[in-house]
Amino acid sequence: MPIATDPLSRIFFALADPTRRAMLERLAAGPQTVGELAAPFAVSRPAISQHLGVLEEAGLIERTRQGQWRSCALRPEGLDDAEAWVAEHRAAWQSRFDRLDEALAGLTGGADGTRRTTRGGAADRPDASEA
Amino acid sequence: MPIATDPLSRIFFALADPTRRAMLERLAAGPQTVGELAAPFAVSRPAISQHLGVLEEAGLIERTRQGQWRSCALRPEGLDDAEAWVAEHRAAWQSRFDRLDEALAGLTGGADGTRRTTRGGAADRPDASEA
DNA sequence: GCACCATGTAAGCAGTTGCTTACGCAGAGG
DNA sequence: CCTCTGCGTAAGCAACTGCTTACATGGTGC
Repeated sequence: MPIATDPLSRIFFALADPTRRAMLERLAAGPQTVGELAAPFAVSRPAISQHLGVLEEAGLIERTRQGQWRSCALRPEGLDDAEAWVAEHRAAWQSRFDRLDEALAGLTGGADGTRRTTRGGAADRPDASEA
Repeated sequence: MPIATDPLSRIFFALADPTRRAMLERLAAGPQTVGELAAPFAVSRPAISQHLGVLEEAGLIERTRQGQWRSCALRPEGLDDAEAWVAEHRAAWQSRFDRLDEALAGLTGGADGTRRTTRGGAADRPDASEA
């Protein structure tokens, strides 16, 4: 992941870490200071700061000064792009396989409802001729 | 991201790369060989192989031998965990802010529909007392 | 002004990624 | 048997991550 990638990559990258996801889940209960947020994790404060930087650059949280403390709050719309991508593609893939299942059921006359049973044998010379 | 993390992290990590997402999108049109899959990308075949390895370890695709060729196909259920996590948390965050908006609207009597306008001033000493 | 608190930043290190080129291995076909 | 094709693996390199330990910055309170 090059340093500056597209927004979607930044979001997925931010989510691809258990610590960062746990921080997001804790923030779901309400805004917290960095210290409160760091408490349950067995890493140093700078590490937390860096994780927060990743989350902030991904647009998933925002940090605001509050006097001596720094409040971290979720930015719910930050997940919009990720959810849109995942939902869209999962639906598309699913419908594709559903259609394939129908086609297979129609061809073989079988009532097999299981998905992806013998798909590998669709062609002895893969030419994408099945789409 | 340590080498072996949890499934969710692997999925998000696999999605956190434009090339890998593009490969998934191309595969949505139907199974393809590695060569076909590599064609539109300006990287070498080994690089494609490695990307496919990441996608396969994340459970997003599966590779099957087909004689001389190797067919790559989507594994739609591979996105299930990711979609569940994103949808669940986005919904939770959103509802949280909706409730907060209601509370703010009720307190100030304003009909302001905009979200997160002056949240930073909720407390001069952040104690998570607003939830 | 000065100590003290909560955080961010800088520097440095081990481990990982992502790309490359070179090579190995299996199947197709003469 | 030999060659060609398709693809994976190995080795090597630049860049990045994630963590650490100092240190700097800015607000609180005496």
